[in-house]
Amino acid sequence: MLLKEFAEKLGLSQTTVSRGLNDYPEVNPATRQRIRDAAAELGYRPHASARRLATGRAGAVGLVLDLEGEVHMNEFIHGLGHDMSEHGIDILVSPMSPSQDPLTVYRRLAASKRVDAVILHSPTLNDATAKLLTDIGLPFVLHGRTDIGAPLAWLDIDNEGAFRRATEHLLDLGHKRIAMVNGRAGFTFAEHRARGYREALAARGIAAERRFMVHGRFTDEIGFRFAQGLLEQKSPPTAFLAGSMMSALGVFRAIRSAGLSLGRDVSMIAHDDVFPFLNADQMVPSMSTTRSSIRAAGARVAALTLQLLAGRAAGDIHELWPVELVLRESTGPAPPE
Amino acid sequence: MLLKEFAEKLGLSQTTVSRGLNDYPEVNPATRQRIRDAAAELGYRPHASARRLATGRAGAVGLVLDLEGEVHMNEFIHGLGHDMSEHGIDILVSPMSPSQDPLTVYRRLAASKRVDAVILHSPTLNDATAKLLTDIGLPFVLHGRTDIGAPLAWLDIDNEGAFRRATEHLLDLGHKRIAMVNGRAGFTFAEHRARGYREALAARGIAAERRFMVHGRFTDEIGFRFAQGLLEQKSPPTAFLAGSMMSALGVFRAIRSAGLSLGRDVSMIAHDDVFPFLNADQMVPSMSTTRSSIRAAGARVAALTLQLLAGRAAGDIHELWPVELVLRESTGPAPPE
DNA sequence: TAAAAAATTTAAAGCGCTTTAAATTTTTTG
DNA sequence: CAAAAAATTTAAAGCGCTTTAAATTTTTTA
Repeated sequence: MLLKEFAEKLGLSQTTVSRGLNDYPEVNPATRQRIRDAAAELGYRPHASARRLATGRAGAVGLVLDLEGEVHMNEFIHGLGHDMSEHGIDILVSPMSPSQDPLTVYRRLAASKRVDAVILHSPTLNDATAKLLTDIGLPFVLHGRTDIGAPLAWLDIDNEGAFRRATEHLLDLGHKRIAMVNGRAGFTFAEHRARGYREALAARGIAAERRFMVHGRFTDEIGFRFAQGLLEQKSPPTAFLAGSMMSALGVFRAIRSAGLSLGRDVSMIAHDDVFPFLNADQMVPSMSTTRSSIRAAGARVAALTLQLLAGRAAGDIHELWPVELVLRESTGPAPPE
Repeated sequence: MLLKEFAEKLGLSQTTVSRGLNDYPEVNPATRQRIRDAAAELGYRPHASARRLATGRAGAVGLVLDLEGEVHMNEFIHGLGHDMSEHGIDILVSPMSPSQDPLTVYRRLAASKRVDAVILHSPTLNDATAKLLTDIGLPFVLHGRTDIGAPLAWLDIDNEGAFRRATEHLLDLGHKRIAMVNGRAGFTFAEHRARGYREALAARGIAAERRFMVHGRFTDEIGFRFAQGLLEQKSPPTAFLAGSMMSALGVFRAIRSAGLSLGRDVSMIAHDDVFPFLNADQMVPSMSTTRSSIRAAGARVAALTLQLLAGRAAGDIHELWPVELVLRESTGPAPPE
């Protein structure tokens, strides 16, 4: 049904009906209620494209998925959902193959005015996309952090603090050789995690060995190969930090296949983004984790994006979330040498 | 930049420019090229909402995510991406919490004309959403199958055949007690899998025991608990079918913690949707699987959706994909009683 | 109770495209 | 080379809303 017909049914002008539905103050409360009720009953909803053309707002935010095989995004998107749908904002997802140029995708989104803002994730330390968006003036909220010398809206978790604390805890348990499965090099979160790890070691006078860190995607396989390789060496690590539960599964597998016991011979702390299909608490042995819900982050990013669209200055929007260290059975004292 | 300004720059009317960009035949080829070049150079793209209003097409397809914690969707969405972006069709994702009513979401999408079609996934045997979409005339392509007594477009994998073959193979290896971690009851794929499993057993005169099947989400935890419970019983299963690699990880864990060896004491065949972060081939022992790439399915569903939008009859669109049975180390002869 | 003020409603313009109908230019035909 | 036909371009209408500016109705004031 179109506004014209709907308004005629109500015996009102299109103007009043439109205003009634859009919270204009000059509509008589009784009239507004009548309009609301009728809209609900007849299922009238304004034609989205017409509304968008008239208002000049796209009523949508973009999410460009430029990393393949990213288990995390699913949870993040679910986090975004509630607030966005509540405010009638669509989520436009643009999956990209790694061969495509993300900048082109963003330029198109901006040129055709398909989104009012975008949500950017997994930035690098000096992120080209963030720079582009700033240049072309497309508002965005960053999940993560980057330094491009301009104020921008972001929400991040304290990756550095999390990995510093995790490393410190392992050191406290007497571990001296601690290996780490990190994320892909260059990405801010991975660099921050590396920094936390290195600083914790340095504070105890331990040099970070090159062989003890691997960078890559968070797959079971990379965790397995890295850990397996190290456990075969002369002085193997007695503890592992895993960047995600996926990597942790691989490391765990390598520990077992080396005939070692997790939590006794080798310790591990994994970063847990809280996936519903992989529960650190239910594993055997249960997994010690640095924990931060990526879904909760998504939910908050949605709220911040709405604030940004409502006019809040990007430079005012910063949130750094602390990360919990949850100790379970996978961590124990370092075995005697 | 708007069409008006862009057309003026070219010294052409808005009509000709619009036609030039939209492949109208009456535009002089030389003119068309000039328009194309200028658009690329100046980055002109038509205002999406204006275009949509004028054409009456939304230029978008909807994807309502009504299952939480669905690892599969991520891959599926990446599959959709290529063809959709190639054709300038947006993917509109509506994550839903389980408390919401999916029908309301679909009704709204339809009423506000925000999408030209939707992609439906994980239908039940007699799916209410498919019925609604048929009733309100919103075109859709189903990933999976349902029977609502109306022709509809679908792409599905041969779940029944896959699980029949997997079960038969285990029977051939001498297994008599085969347990199965199935998906949530009521969903077509899970019912089809159960049927394939039961029929294979029945064909050998083996009664399907109730205790040998569990229905639920594909989490590590459910697989673990189910397998652990069974392995403690008097006559435990000697083989498992796992509905996903996630469930398989849980079953695997239970097998190990029972002190058993996968591939020798207990066999397993898992269904592999081909996640990039969990590789059946790289596991130790490597996992025998029924394999079908969910990303490939997504890619094909995108193509079919475009065909549907181009006017192909829904009733003509059916694809049933065979599923590979890939035998690796996790399957072996049944141990002697 | 008439005039002024406030509240409410409406007509019409405009958002930026596409597309119909008309105009113009170019090519072909006799 | 003029007329007819074909090719190409253009002016203007319209897509379904929102919103400005104007009109009408209701309430308040004197």
